[in-house]
Amino acid sequence: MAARRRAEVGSSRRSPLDRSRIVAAAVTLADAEGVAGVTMRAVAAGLGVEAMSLYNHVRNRDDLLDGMVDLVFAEIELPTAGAGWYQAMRKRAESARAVLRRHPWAVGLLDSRSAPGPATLRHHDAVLGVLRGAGFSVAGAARAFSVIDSYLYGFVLQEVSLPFRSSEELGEVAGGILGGLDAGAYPHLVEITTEHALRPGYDYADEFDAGLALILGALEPDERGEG
Amino acid sequence: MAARRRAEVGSSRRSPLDRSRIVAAAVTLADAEGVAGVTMRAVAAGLGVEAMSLYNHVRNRDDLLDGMVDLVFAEIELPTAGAGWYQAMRKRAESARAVLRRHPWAVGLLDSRSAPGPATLRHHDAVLGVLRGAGFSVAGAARAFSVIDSYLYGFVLQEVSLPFRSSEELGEVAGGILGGLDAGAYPHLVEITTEHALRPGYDYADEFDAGLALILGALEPDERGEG
DNA sequence: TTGACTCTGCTTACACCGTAAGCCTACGGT
DNA sequence: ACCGTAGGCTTACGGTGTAAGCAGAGTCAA
Repeated sequence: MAARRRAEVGSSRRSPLDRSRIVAAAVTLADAEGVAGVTMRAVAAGLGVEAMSLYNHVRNRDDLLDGMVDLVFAEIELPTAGAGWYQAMRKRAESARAVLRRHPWAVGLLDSRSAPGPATLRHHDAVLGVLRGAGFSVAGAARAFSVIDSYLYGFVLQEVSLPFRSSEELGEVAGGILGGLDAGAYPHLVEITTEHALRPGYDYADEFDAGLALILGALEPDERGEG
Repeated sequence: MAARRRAEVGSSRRSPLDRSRIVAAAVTLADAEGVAGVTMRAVAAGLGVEAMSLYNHVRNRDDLLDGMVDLVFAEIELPTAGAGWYQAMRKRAESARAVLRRHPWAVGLLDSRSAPGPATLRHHDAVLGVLRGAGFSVAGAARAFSVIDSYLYGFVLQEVSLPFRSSEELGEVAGGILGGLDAGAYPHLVEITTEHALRPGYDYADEFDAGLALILGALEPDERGEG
C-alpha cells in the first residue's frame, strides 16, 4: 500500500511523542494527582511509553517542571491596552488567579524554577507594555508590576494551601484546630472564625477582588511628584 | 557508683532525642542544602542516629515539614500594639521577610502544608489582635491581614526564586535569557532590565518597602463609610 | 532481686524514584 | 538495497520513605 510510505495517517504502531505532548500530559497528571504524582514513569505511562523515552525530548525532571510552569503561564490572558491600564491589570490578575486555581500545584513550583519559558517572558513583557503605554515610568511600571504580582501569587499561594474548598469543610477544619486547644488561647482567631469566616455567604475568594482593588487604587501612572 | 542511677549527667551512651531537636536539625539542614536535602536519613545522620529512630518522635516526613514551618514562624517577631498598628504591621512584615529570606525553603513549603502549628496560630492571633485593638472591624482586620500577608508571601516567593543574589549575577542571568532570543521580541523586558534593574545601586529588595508602604497607606481602621 | 512492660533506637527489607548506559528497530537519504 | 540515525526500549544503580520486627535500657510490682 503506497499510503504507508508516510506515517502521518497515524499507524497505530507508534505515536511520534514530542516535548509539548509530554508537558501537556504532565500538566494533566499534576492536575489530577498533584505534583508529587508527576513521576517520569507515570507521565510516560499516560502516553503509552516507557519512562526513559521521555529523555529524548526533555532534559530531566526539572526541565519538565519548567515546561509545565510555562504552559500554565501560556493559559493566562495577555492584557490589552484598550480599556485602560486599570481594567487591563484587573482582568489579567483575575485570569491569572483562575488559571492558578485550575493548576494549584503551579504556584508551589514557582520558587525553585529558575529558567522562565517563552510564554512567561511574553506574559511579563505584555504587562509591562500596558503599564508603560499608560504613562507609567520605567521605575513606576516595575514597582506596579512587583506589587500586583506579589499580591497575586501570595493570595493564590494561601488560597491554594487552605485545607478546605467549601464553607462546610472550613467549619470542620476550624473546629478541629481551635477545638482541640485551651479555650481562649487564640481569642482573635476564634472571633474572626466564628463571627466572620463561618458566617453563611462568606467566601474567602471574595477577598481577592477587594485586595486587588485596594492595591490598584493606590497606584497611578507617572509618579513625577512622588519620592 | 550511685550517680549512675540517673542518666541526667548525660552519659555519652545515648542522647535523648526528641521532636524539637529533630525539627531543629532538619531546619539547619534545609538552610544548608535546600529542602530536597532534608531526607530522613540525612536528618538522622546529623543527629548521630539512624533514620528509623526519627519515627518515634515524628509521624512521617510530612509531619517533620509541618514542624519546620512552625519553627520558622516562631522566629518571626510578634507585633505589639505600642507604637500603633501601622508601625506594628510594618515591623512584623519586615521581620517575617527577614526570617523567610534566612530560610528560603519555607515559603515553598507553605502550600502543601495543611496543619498550622502553635507558633503559626499564635502569630496570626497576635496580628489580628493588633488590628482589632487599633479599631479595625472584624471584617476590616480580616481584609487587612489577607492583603498584607498575600503581598508578603508573594514578594518573598518571587524574591527567593530569583536565580541570583547579587547585581552582578543579575546581569549575567538577564544577559543569558534575553541575549539568546530574537532581538526585540520582548522590548519592555529589555527596557526595564537595561534602564532600571541593571543600573548601579538598584536592588530589587528595596521594592519591598515601597510596596508595603503603598498597601499600608491604603488601609485604615473602622471602615464605616466603605462598601 | 526478679521479672514484665514500655520506650526508643537499630536492622532489615520493600517498593518506587530519577536517570546513566547500552540495545533494537523503523525511517529517510542515497 | 543499504546504512546512519533518531527515537523508542531494557536493564541496572544508588537513593528515597517507611513497614516490621529486634534489642537493650529504665521503671515499677511483687
